[in-house]
Amino acid sequence: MKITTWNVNSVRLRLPLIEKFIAKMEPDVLCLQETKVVDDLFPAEAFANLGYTHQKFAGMKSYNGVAILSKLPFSTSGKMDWVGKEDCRHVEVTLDGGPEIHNFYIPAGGDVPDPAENDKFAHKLGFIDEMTTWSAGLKGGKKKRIILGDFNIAPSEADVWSHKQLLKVVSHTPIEVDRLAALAKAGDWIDAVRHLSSEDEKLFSWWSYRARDWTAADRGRRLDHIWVSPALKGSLEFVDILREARGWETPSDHVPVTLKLR
DNA sequence: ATGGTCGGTGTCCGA
Repeated sequence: MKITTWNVNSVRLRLPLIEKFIAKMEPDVLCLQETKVVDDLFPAEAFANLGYTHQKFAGMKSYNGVAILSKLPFSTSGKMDWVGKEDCRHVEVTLDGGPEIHNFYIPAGGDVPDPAENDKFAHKLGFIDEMTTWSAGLKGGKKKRIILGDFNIAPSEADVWSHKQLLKVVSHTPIEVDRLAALAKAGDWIDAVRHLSSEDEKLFSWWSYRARDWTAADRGRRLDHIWVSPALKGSLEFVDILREARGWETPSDHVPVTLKLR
């Protein structure tokens, strides 16, 4: 089974690129973030025509929005609100006879890495803390689970182009990195992408739009993640971060990250 | 140290 996470930054604008990606990678399950569309206007038919007939999405006007589009059937699905906000940052499905999949869009957190000064940063930390409590409640189970999405945090030095220059930049500050580590620990989550790569290999899934040439200095960060429960550790086969998608015409600033499981 | 660019149904805000 191949499962992909991709922050597409508008599902309607990006539809041709998503089709291009599907033709190339043929994922069984496609998890999108920042769809930026209400459910009534979600391009459900376009995905159904591509074979993704099993769908769960939750969107709002202008901001956020997540979707799970699957070729494999699921009979259980849902969505949860986090930190008391109905802002469409999570959907979940349980594939028939397969894993439970949770698709997250963690808040970006604004510019100032201080929760006392910046409500958006406080929201980000609160969101992760709530995920941590939730994960701790799942612990001990032998269930096959996947959590993935745009976590908006690049945890390790190998996940950023310059550890030193990003220490005070939201996405790589020690406070966020520590919270994310606490989340991983509470749920026994395994970072599948890092597990299948070497610890010090530079891996990026996002490059800012604010650069004349995103390839020039390769100033990327790994913000998009796929984590699995211990029950799936032995099933991890390979991972693909489709860097070339950042160079496609009218790209998202994120590229798709795909995991293959046996 | 600064400012740079996207997308939305927008004339700013969030990323």
